[in-house]
Amino acid sequence: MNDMADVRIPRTSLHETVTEHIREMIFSGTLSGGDRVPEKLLCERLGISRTPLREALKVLASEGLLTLLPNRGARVARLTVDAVEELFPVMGALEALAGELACARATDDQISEIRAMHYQMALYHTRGEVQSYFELNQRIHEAILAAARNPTLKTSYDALAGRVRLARYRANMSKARWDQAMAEHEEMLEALLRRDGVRLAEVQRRHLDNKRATVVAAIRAGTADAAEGIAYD
Amino acid sequence: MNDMADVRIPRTSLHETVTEHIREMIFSGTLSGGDRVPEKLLCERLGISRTPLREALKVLASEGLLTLLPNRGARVARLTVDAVEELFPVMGALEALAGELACARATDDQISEIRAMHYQMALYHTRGEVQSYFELNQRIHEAILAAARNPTLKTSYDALAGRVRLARYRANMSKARWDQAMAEHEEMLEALLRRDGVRLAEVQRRHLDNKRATVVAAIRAGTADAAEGIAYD
DNA sequence: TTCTTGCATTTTGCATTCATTTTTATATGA
DNA sequence: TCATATAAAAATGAATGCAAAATGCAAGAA
Repeated sequence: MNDMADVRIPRTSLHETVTEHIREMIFSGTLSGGDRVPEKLLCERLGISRTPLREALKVLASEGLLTLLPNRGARVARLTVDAVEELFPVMGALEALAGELACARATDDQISEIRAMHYQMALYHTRGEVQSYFELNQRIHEAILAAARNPTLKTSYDALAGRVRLARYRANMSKARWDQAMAEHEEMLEALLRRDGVRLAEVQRRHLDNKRATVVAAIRAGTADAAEGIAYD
Repeated sequence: MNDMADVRIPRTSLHETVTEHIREMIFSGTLSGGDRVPEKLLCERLGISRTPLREALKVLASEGLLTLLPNRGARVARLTVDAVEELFPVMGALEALAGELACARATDDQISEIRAMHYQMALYHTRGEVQSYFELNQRIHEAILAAARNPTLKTSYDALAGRVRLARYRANMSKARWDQAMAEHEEMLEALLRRDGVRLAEVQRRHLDNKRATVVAAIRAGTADAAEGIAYD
């Protein structure tokens, strides 16, 4: 009865916990690249049997985070330039919709909060504090998505955004690109304050397209092997 | 380096086959409603053990086709009116993007084929042949998605469309609505022939929004229990 | 050397088994 | 009669076992 090592999380099934855990391992880079995902090793590390682990692998594969090769196990999916070129237009369409819905449905408080975050982010921009900038940038996009009040939209978007995170590109964009991104955010805030959904949607699409270019450049520059890697899979 | 053609023998794992099989059972209505999915029964019927079945259930749940209740098994997800209201705007955004991309990237042959299907569909419309109309309607939407040449977009769209199929609404739209849908298709073809992506996107969004209204009405009218059902789950 | 080829080891796919929880049936008392 | 408690049955969650496939390695041939 008194099992001290009972670390189970109540009311969630093990496979779900494991799914989340491995997802985090992928995002954090503990698992990366096109590394194999050895079942036995992970089982020992997580202290579970293979059954729930394998269930988790199937789910992650259906999300596009892993690639399953029959009888050869799972590999962490690699994000090719081609995949990025496909992903960002879709994400752009979804963010555009989010912007449109947010303009129509956000509460004044939500807009105020986004404005506050924006100015804070602008401050980080002028100070050149990249890390803090990115954090707030992330939070603003999330806030717009939340203001859209469409969980399905959020889920779809998050799935795609998760796949983009596979790139693990260094966020070393040029000063010019950073200034441009900040300018786009100015436009976005302006449109949101006027609740001009059409305009916000347009800016969002443009913003995402520029981000696409940045990510593609980063992949091409930083890890050229990403493109090659998949050729052998 | 021996550069022989990479002709891999296509192999499929059992869990994958099972996933597809159950998916079809859901779409065909063999499994429907919020029905429980008894593992034992399905195992016997498919002649497999519980392990691959359960892997399939996890995947289908992550697609939103099933709902997993810890220790209480899986149920076929029910589509509420609220969910439909969420799904269609997202599908609209994706179809709009598909239209935009199709205008930019479709080959002349692809456009010709879509035009041909359109006229065939128009014929079915005037003749009042509903079933044939729907089939071609489906194929046209698929053709536009294909012409967009973005597999990620198609995958995302299909996932959402799959969830909509859960509604299993009777396609008994009014004559007025049918005429309207046909008129929208006329507009779509026109835009596509002119390769006017902005216009096509706009029509697609409108088209999907009208379809949303139709589906919501069908759910409300036909099976009002769909809305109630989920309240007890 | 470098490339095969056969064999041992490892890993994966699936079935089976064990443990825990939920559900159903039954009994008991107010 | 109804409600509650309790026991039996069923179903689910997770671990283990076993067969098949893949991987690694070493010995031998070109």
